Amino acid sequence: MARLEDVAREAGVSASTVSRALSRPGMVAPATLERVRAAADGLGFRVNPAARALITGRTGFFAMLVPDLENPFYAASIAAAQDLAAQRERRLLIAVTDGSAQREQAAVHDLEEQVDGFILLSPVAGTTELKDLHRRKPVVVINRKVPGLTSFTVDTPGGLARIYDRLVELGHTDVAYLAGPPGSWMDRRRRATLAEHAGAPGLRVHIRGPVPPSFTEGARATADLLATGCTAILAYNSLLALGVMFELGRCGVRVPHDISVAAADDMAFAGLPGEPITAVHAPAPDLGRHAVAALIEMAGDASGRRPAGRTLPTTVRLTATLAAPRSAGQAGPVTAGGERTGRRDDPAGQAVDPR
Amino acid sequence: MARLEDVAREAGVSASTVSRALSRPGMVAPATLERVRAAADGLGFRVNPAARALITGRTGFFAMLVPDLENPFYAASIAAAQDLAAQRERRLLIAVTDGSAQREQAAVHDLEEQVDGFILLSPVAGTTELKDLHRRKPVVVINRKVPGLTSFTVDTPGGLARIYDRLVELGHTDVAYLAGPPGSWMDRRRRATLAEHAGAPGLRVHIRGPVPPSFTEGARATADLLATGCTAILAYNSLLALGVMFELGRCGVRVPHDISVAAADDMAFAGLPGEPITAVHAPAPDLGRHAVAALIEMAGDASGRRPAGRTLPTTVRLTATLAAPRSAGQAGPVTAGGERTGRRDDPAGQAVDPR
DNA sequence: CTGAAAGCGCTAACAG
DNA sequence: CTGTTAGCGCTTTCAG
Repeated sequence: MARLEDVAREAGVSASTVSRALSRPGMVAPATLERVRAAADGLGFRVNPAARALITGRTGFFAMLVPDLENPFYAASIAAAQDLAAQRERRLLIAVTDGSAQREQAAVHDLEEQVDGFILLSPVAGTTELKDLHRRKPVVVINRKVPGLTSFTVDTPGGLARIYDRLVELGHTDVAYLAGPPGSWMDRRRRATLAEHAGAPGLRVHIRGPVPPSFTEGARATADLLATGCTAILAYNSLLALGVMFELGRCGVRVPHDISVAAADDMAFAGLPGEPITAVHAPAPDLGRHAVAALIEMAGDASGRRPAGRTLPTTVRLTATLAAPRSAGQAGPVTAGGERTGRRDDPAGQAVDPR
Repeated sequence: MARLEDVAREAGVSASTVSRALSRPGMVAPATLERVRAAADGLGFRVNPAARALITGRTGFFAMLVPDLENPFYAASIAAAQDLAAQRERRLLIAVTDGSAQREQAAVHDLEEQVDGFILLSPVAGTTELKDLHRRKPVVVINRKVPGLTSFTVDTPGGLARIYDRLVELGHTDVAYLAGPPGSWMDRRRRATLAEHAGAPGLRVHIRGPVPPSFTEGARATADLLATGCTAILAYNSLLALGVMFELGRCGVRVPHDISVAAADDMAFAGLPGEPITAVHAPAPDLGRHAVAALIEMAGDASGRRPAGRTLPTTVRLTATLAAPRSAGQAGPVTAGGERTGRRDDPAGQAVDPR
């Protein structure tokens, strides 16, 4: 393996010049730069990351902790994050936590020495632990707001409210909500949104779950949801909704004729045949990219300045998978609505309070 | 951050002794060992991985390249691999390739300096490139046999053959196969298995696809599959099969009354309500563990000896999602069968020819 | 069994 | 703009 000094000899300069040419091209004369580059290419030189890390104290790795790889929302965030990281010459270390506080903590502990920062997706650790970690390494949080940390979230509650309003408008009186991951910050927010609306006249909200947000659990919970006597089902996320719809199909219950279905993010719905499913669209790839960009900024800036987080706007697609309940006498699907932006009374994409 | 020397001072020994105590406890007197450990714990000492890597040339990282995170087969392999790696004090660097040769190559190139070896899941690179890579770093392949490399595969073709036989037995004459990832070694093997059976009297096999093995693609391909006039559908994997069943349910086609469905691995089926789905069960977590174990063995052994690969046996569960075709006059589901082991004429778990 | 000494390959002052 | 110098924190001979 060629070393810096080999390149230096080949290019007729010193090792420091090669180092500078390769990592800070602006600090070197253009002619020298070219000679160094030619020599490096010729020898197939690649820096030894360990040697660099030893002296700089930075490894070029970020740890990204996710509850679950199969969840398309997370998978999309990861993929986008990894792309941006690769562009900026950083690498992402993915660790799966299964949504368990213990595994999350273990992963943080294991990785702490090896990374320049953490991206935490839907972390379950306490606020105190998270802030504590941030004192040691830069931390960015996705899908949860943690005061004092840079957080990127999506305005799903705003979108959910839109769907909820639509259901009321259509005449539904019994809506079931299938709750997501136990202990999840996002699920609490979604439930809170529903609770706010439960005051509407003659409206009942039946909460079932919580369950891990997977296709299988959606299918398994379906019988329970139907047993509530509801005419519409809202699911914590699209994976659960898909599982519900799968089971409904298997049991011969038709959507939307017999029941309306909607979900809080549409990651699993893209490209499905038939009528598009009513859902709140969340820009998962953007979350991943924002997090990486913020982490790079923090890790580069020794001053401890912390970039502001954001709540990204969601988009609601109201479609014919929502219809009036059969009992309301308005048979047949409703005409598909257009796209609308998330929460109405709250400017989308507003910055998180950077306390 | 405490350094080796701090621990040494605290324990009243030299830095070399601390180093030995921590990485080769057998080389140190028990009393010393204990004192060193106490001191290290007390100071919260953690080795600097960069410094260690600089001198040993080993980073403790393995790269694991996967086509897709959402695929439950891969997700299960990854999770199990990561668990074993963590136990053995190794870390796994997951990189997503999307099944693209270009991204795969880029990932290998990017990671080569940073890892002690590669685990390649369903790689698409040519045999020559793979062997070439193996000359530089230890390589273990999952889900594809590459002559000259340690490969771990599952005997899915054997299981598929069982399902196929069963379909013939039930009187099916038109079977559709939904092919998996374009260019995939596994898909070629599965098709070959079907081709061998297509000779059966009066039997037609309709191949559709290839498509990326996702739920969505399964749903989208369903109309095409039905258009073949088949009475049974086999899918490359369970994600596709699930998508097919979803769409069948949506369109009011009943399984198995109207059509039989089976898949080549059952990762996505576990725990689903209703009749268990006929599928070939593949031990995905074992693949991940085997790969990590083999890689650790290779990376530790400088002699260049290469552990043997294996083909893990599959299990077929024949259930009532397979029934006689309606045209055969045998209405109603068939009694569920028991579990049977994969390929019959081939001892399961046989070693790969270690050429 | 333990200590002293010599770097691993690179970057970051510091002069020039 | 470039070369010289001095390590980063650890492991590993080599003696004792």
